[in-house]
Amino acid sequence: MATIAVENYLKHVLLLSEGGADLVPMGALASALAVVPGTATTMVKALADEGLLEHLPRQGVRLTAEGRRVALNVLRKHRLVETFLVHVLKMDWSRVHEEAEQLEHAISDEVLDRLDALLGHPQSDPHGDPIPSAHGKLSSQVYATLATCVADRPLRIVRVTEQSAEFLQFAEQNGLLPGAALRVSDRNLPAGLVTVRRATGRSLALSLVAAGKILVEPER
Amino acid sequence: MATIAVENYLKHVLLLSEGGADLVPMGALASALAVVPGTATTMVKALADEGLLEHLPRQGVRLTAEGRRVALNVLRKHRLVETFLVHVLKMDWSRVHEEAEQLEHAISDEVLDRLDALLGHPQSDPHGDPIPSAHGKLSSQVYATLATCVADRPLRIVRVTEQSAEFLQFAEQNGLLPGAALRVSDRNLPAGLVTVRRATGRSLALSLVAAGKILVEPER
DNA sequence: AGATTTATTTTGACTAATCAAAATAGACGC
DNA sequence: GCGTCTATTTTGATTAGTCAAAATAAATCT
Ligand SMILES: [Mn+2]
Ligand SMILES: [Mn+2]
Ligand SMILES: [Mn+2]
Ligand SMILES: [Mn+2]
Repeated sequence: MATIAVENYLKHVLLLSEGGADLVPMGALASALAVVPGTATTMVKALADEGLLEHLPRQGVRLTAEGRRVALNVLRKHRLVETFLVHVLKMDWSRVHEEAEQLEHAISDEVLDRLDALLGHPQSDPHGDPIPSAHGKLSSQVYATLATCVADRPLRIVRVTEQSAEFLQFAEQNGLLPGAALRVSDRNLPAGLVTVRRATGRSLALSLVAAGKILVEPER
Repeated sequence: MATIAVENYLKHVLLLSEGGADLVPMGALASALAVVPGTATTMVKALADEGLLEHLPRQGVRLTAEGRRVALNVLRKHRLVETFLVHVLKMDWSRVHEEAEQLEHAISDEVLDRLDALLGHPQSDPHGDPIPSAHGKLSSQVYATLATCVADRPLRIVRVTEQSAEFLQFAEQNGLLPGAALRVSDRNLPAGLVTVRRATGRSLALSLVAAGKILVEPER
């Protein structure tokens, strides 16, 4: 069985290659895992020996088919656990990530399947992150963000790509949840500011960085 | 935070002292944890340095107040998780022990509390094992077993003290579940055999060893 | 091109947990 | 009381994962 550390390395390689990048640089991987670069190098070489990923020295890493399979299983556990914690145990969506970070390594495939059934086979977690299917399919749909979408059109939030409790609490308090309807009423690039108007009529200003974490699709 | 190994050592010291023994011998601890005796000695000395237990060389170990607190918290997680797996996820009672063995180290105190509330603050798990209270109280009620109780009196099963899937499946198939009504119809000590009659009228023979794992109380 | 900066790798050391096998302390038998 | 047996401890190694700091390769700048 893969250890917790191995599962974390593989999951983070998967997450970091989500943006389409073929090779994940060691620096990005090390900082995602909160280890020093040398540690990541050592570990990655061991994982490459195990056939879980490919290591191109000084360039980066890429999952093998087997490594991807393991990573998707862990990610599926993570996101289904988050969904369970929010929908069944009524935990705050800002705190479930930390919890799932541990539980993703502790639940068996059987519990995974039963949670999936209990929750009605959800396709995304409370943050809108897609849940890999039991067969290893992971939606890679690309969405616009509040920083990049066309202005003055009705939108719906589909995903919030940030895990920090602080940001998620802020988002919740301002109704920036998956499913919420809103539009971009103004975008001031020199100032780095995006103003959105919610369906309720309330207006709210966000930095471009914050706006870039809110993924949206055109309403209707 | 206590590591998984530390939590396991403390939990097993607690379980092994359940039978009233003041000192848990190293051999018993080592075999409960499936490690060689030397490993247990090394670990126990480290735990004693941490103030989690007392080690009387060549005699055994005893939990300190702090060690007991940690152990009870882990045991509470274990048994509430088992209850959740059986009552909510409908898993077979013979397989939840293995699962809980991992999950007991992965869930936070907050999830623990929410599970407890969801399940209606149960006092015992699916095997009848008492669940430590949130304040660290653990029922130490002593029960008779099918090997020791008085014969020909109506009884109710309160607990099955065995975790192996094999035994639990056998017990379930023969209706030997907590809550079941039955009586001892015959006990043949020379042969080492106990015969029980269930409320349904069915009779069943058990070895003394097997019968000793079924705890009962007088019916009504 | 040559110098400088930055990312990555290498080296050496450390911690937690474990095992195998040798040493030892007690208990038990007589 | 002395030898034997058994439980426990000690010693020396091993594995997984990590960090600090030095070495190196590659990219970038002048
Ligand atoms: Mn998460
Ligand atoms: Mn999520
Ligand atoms: Mn159990
Ligand atoms: Mn149990």
